[in-house]
Amino acid sequence: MAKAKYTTHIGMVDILPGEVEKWRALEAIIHEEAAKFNFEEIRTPILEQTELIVRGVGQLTDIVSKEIFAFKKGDSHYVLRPELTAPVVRSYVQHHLNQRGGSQKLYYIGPMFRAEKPQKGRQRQFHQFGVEIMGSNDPVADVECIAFMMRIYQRIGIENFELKVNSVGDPESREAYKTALRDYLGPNLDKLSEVSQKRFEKNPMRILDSKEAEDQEFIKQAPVIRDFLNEETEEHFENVLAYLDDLSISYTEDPYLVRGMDYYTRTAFELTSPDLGSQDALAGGGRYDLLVEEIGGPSTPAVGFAAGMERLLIACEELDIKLAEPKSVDVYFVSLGDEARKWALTHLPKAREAGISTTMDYMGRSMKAQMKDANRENADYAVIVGSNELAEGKFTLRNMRESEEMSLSFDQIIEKLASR
RNA sequence: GAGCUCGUAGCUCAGUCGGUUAGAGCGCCAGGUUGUGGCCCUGGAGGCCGUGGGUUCAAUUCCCAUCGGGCUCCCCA
Repeated sequence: MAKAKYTTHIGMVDILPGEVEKWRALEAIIHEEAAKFNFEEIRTPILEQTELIVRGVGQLTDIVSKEIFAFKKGDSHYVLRPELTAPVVRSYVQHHLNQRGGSQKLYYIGPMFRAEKPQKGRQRQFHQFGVEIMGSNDPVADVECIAFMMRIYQRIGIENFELKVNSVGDPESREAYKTALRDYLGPNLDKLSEVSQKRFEKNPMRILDSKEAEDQEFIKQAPVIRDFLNEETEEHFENVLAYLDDLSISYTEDPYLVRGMDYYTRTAFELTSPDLGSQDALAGGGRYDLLVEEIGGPSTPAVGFAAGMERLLIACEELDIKLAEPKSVDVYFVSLGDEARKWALTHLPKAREAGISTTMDYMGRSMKAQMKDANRENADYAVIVGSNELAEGKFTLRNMRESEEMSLSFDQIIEKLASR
């Protein structure tokens, strides 16, 4: 075999037959559960305006500052979407979905793009599913969102994970907290890691997320945001936690959980798994009460999450969870000679019309090779057609699992297979 | 973007302390069984040893670069 001249770009992968079945099974579960939760699917373009993502996700985030695929054509600035919250909000505003009344419960599945160095559980094109609940600031919305997320993993059978929850505060609480954090960290600023020092002014909360060894002892004793929440936000958070308890969803309160997008307010959560290696986040999300307005829409509270589908599939692999059955076909038509081959070709459609999946040899091979192919294709039955069968109008139906054969007319075969 | 590591057949991997035709298992094709798969036996196809350059009489083997994978950091799904 010649070496492939053209290959996928780095960090972009083909999903091949054998693998695709798992994806379809996963997607089916997501669609089914979304229907049970009364979420409606939304599909938005792969390309968005660069300005939307910069404003929406945040100029200073890693995603925008170094992970974006962007290009210009004419006067338009295009970006391959790195996440879907900002685009969904854009769509909500553009099409005035608030006018549909009530809160909007939306979900999505699709590819995202980030120009990162790939490693296990991290690709440049990857897939997420997620939910956005627009228009409600009720803690019930936060918790339904989390409940949907947990339900997907529960249905698949992934139970080895940790749900971390925090409140990152509203703007008022957050300013008070940032001041307190700077007061606390300031005296030791020179002892912090380089990255943390850089974040001190603009985004001191991200220091809490640091994994640098030298930062750890300071983080351990840092003030906790919860002590700075104003009454309303504290009450919201208490309700979220209480509802989670009511639903028996176990969680860890992590006062130092901070998330990568600028738009989060109040509730923030993250689902991590020890089965994933260093890229251990299965899913993450939170509330973004200011984003709709930021993008030019009416002041609208909202909450959502996004989950990585590749990571979910990696976890399945680690846990030996089989999402899809091996493929099979109901019946394989084995034909001997031109007459029989023509008969097979013209009778395939009749079987298919009766709801039977069927195929035949396309390479004019020997009977043995055809039987071998039927076996490889995991056929339940083979129908063997030769000159004897054509003359008698009775065909050999072989049960490939039991290795038993009987002689039947074509109609009898269809009847038998269709009524299985 | 930084560090480490790996890159031999479709797949999983041996091997060459630089030296004539580069191996195994699985898979693929064919035959053993001219009308019967899965097991077994026999044979066959398939590799410029990731790519480019350098050192050398000679490179798949050593050196450099590059591309791609894995791990870590950063960050996130």
